[in-house]
Amino acid sequence: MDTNDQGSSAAAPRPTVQDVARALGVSTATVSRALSGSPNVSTATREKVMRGAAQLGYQPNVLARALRQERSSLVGLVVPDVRSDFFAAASSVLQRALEEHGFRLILGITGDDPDADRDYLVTLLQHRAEGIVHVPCTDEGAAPLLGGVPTPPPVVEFLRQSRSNVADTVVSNEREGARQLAEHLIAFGHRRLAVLAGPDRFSTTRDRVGGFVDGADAHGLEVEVRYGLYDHDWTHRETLTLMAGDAETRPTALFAAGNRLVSGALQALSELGLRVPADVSLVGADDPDWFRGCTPSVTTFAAPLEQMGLVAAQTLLGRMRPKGRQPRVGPIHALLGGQLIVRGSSGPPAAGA
Amino acid sequence: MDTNDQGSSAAAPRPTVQDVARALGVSTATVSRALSGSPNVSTATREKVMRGAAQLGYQPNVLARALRQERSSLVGLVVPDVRSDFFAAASSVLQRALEEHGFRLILGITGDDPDADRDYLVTLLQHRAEGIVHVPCTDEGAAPLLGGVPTPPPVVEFLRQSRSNVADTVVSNEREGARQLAEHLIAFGHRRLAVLAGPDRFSTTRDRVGGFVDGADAHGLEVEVRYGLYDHDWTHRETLTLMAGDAETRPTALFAAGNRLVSGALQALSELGLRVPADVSLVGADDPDWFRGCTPSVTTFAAPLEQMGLVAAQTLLGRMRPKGRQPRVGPIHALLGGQLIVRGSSGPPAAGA
DNA sequence: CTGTTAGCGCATTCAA
DNA sequence: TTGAATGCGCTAACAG
Repeated sequence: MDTNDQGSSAAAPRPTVQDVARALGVSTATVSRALSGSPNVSTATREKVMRGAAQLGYQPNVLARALRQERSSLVGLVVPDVRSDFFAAASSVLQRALEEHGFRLILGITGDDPDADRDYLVTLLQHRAEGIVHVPCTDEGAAPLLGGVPTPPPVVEFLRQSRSNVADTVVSNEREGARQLAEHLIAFGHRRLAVLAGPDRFSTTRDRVGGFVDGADAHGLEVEVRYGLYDHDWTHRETLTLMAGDAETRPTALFAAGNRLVSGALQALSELGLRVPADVSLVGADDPDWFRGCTPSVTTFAAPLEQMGLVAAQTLLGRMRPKGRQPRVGPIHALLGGQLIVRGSSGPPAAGA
Repeated sequence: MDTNDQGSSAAAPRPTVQDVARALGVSTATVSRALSGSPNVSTATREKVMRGAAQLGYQPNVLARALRQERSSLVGLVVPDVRSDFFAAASSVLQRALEEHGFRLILGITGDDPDADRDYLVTLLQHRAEGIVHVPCTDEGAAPLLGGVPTPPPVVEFLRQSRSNVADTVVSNEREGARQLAEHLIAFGHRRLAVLAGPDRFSTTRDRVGGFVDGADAHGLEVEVRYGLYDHDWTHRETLTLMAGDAETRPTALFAAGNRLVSGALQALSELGLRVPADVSLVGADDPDWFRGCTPSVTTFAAPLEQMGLVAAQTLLGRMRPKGRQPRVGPIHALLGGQLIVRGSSGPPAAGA
């Protein structure tokens, strides 16, 4: 039917500025100028070059350009996992914002593995990325690695923050959000509270748990906390054991501190025959669409992800393209407030409890 | 507290092979050889170079290397939207597979906008990407663009396929899956079926709708089809109108042909006071974790995303690194079967209907 | 307005 | 085993 010229064909080399120049009888400099929109070219020449380039299927080699200009126009994005709405939403906003300024994103997915994290940061250095958006998965963050390199690119820590106070950070106020969730539950009359959370090596985990415990503490209440993974199956199993007790002693309200945890908890509660919120209230974190589709819909605390993506982009752009003579300002820490969204999954405890 | 040296500092240049060479009193060639693990270097020299490089915080400039070697080690991934589990799951598998072979991913999110799609493909050409994984959002795919360029990189169409038969494709058998869903519902006794689907310019949409209609057709049944968007809110609204009729005429079973559609439909059904599956059965597509957490859990047809990612990676690798003298084989079309997963959201229709 | 030249950082000939 | 020299494709000086 048709020829598939992919792969191992005769390898006709891609045309270069030289080819274009030769074909049109002009110099490479003229071609370069015409293509990059320099004002120092006559309109006639410019059009001729444009046409000639298109004719030959010329595409500038941005590697060569970057090498010459010492600007790669690449921004690195290092995240644990694009499968989570929490990260996915933010990365798409980030991408849009940075592309408007001519940067391309190069993606690294670490799976929260510190080694992978390190590898990606190294790769980004090697690609001469001009900036890095980093969701750290250790308390050190990128600092130890970047410390040894002259003129490292600016880093914005996003969503989570490391403990090394060198990078700019853009995070949401998860602590306050979790406190509000606790208040919300306690106002309904709940007294036996529990939290299911991810690994406590992440700042978000610590903030969520800490805020929730604070909120309970203000009312003299204890909270049962279980750390584990940001994973549906882990939460599923953990909820089964947590709620196995009888109605007089088991928690009457549950905080699943992440959206993957919510789905796991919901599955377990359903299997245990416990009704939400009649038998147990459930509150979550983040706000994927399906929180509204669930029966009951899920009460949660939502960070302003879009806005955070924008702020992160702005912060990074400010470092990458300093306008005027900026007096080299210290780390910027943006803490954005989120929103408590009350839905059907939270309510008063059963009378018997 | 600490100095933030990010951004506009004195701009100490990053060390190059020359710097390393000079510092150690050897030639650049030796440094290059030592760092790239050439066998033609004495062990002593190699170690000396390694240490010296580390000392200076040297990181190879992969742009220069790529320029010289004419191998960028970049693979482009062009997807509509990383927020969907459908795409996110696949991209993380893809990434793992390609990285094992030394490729890095450069990401483009198109939002299903044909212009953005084109822009990314151009960018990838300019970055001399060695291969492209493309989720096309038009029937033409990448063919018209790549046609004008000498030695274009190999392209694998992923998840969806365009109508131009030049690229390799890796897709799941959505048509068969949808047919099975129809059979499943009809076996329960449903006779009034409806489909909510995304835009019909995507092959997946057409396959899902087509397969479902085929399945119904085999039993002499009509299906009400509504095309729209892969979007929670659209489905929410559409379901409200679709199910507004009385119990004798409205559909008794609904196929929401995408996971974002399922959450919208669930929300609407809940608001209408319709119980699933007692009043209406709902089946979906894809299989995000939360399908198991919902009450009721969602019956669906799931594509083997992980496997598809692997196959796509293999296919692309075969084109990028042809082993031996491969006789330039024509387009490969991989069609992978998925799995019908029966859960709680489907059941027999109410007696009255 | 256009052409000539040089060099970004690296890997690779070819000689020694 | 090592060094000197060349060029990947491009843009930025500097001339004309």
